[in-house]
Amino acid sequence: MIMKDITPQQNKVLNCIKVYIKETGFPPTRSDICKEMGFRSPNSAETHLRALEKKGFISIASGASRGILVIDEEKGFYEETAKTYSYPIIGLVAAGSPTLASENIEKQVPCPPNFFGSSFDYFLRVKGLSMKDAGIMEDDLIAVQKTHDVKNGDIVVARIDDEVTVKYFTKPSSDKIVLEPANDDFSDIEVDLRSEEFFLEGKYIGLIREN
Amino acid sequence: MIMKDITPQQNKVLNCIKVYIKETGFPPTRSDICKEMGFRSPNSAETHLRALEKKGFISIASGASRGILVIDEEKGFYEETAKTYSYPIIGLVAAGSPTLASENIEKQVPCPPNFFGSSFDYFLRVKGLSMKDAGIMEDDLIAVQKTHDVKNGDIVVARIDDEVTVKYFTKPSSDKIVLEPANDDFSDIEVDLRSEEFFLEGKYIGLIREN
DNA sequence: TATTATACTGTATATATATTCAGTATAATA
DNA sequence: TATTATACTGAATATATATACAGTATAATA
Repeated sequence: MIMKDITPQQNKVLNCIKVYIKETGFPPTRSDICKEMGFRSPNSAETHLRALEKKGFISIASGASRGILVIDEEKGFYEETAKTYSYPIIGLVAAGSPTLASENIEKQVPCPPNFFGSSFDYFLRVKGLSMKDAGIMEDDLIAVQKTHDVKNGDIVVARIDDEVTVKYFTKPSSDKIVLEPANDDFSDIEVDLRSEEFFLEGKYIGLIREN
Repeated sequence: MIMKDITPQQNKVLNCIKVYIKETGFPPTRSDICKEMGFRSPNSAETHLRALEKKGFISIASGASRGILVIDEEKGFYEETAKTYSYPIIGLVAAGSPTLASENIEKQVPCPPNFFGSSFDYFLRVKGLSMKDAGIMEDDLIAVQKTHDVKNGDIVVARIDDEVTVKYFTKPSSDKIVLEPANDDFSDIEVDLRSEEFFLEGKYIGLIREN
């Protein structure tokens, strides 16, 4: 089979499709690819798919949803960065980012990738009781999906300067964000995006409590 | 592990799904299954799928097209790193025992057996907010271990007459048991073992919340 | 006897999804 | 220089699809 040269970006998309299939058992939609790759338009995924089809890396079933078949069966040709089925637990320390750096990883726990419906990237061990009324207690593990796609009312993991926190998210205006606790003993955190550093680590997907 | 007996027809459907995936690279729609099996109604496929899900042979991604994942014991999807079994989810109905009788099984979910440290036997879907302050909210899944080995202060699943409940357990004397909620809006339940029927279904081991 | 699980047909519908169209921008190529 | 491939945003739409609802029928079970 003739395989025309793949571009780095197309390779990323192809790999993202393989990972998605490995994790969920079925191929992604255009929209799923957008989420994984950070695209804003489904047409970005579409054109990549057509390019990959044209070059013989995939075939696309016309009209069918999720009708992507990966042609390349040879292992090792394109590097698989597939995540394992164990997920890291990261301590929610007062300072510092919950990155996947090894010094922050408490341990790895095995878990099915679609355990909470949506895919997720790591577990965060909760400190404090600021989300008590949402049923999130100290030492709970919350499954976090690394994404910037959050809606008002979502529970998010956010970093302000060097402080990491879990709160309800609302964005009342373009340069203001309000982080709301689920506990009357705590106050809202208002972030002025013009003067303060704000980083959205991810979205709360689910919760696990080990007793 | 509970794998209820599959019926011949359900086995045919399961096999047809496996063949479809092998041939096309992605799972079938309800309509595809109809074509393969000769059904005239998509609901025929739907009910078979739900039966297979309930019995733990497949899992179905809600809302997604072609969201069927075959959970195969031999060459299982989750076999790669950790061994995963499927556990039944049982609805916490006001009356009746949370036995593993199939009519009480909501569906089966895959989960590593030592996920909560101790082994457990089933998930119970929580109704009501009587354990709110312990971080146990409505619709949470609690992992339950069938045991009579409980200590004062443990959270237990108990049945009094025909009512199933989740509460803190204390036994102040040999013929008295107190079940204590974690919510000021609810009152303690005192059980006199000389006059009332009391059955300890098991012990609370851990919790899962799907958002 | 009444109830439940199995096994279907048939209709309807909200939404998930593929796919087209109209753009913008950049780099490589002929 | 004009053309083509790559790499995207954003909006619109036809249709593919999951899923609920209303039935019918049979065999097994309590």
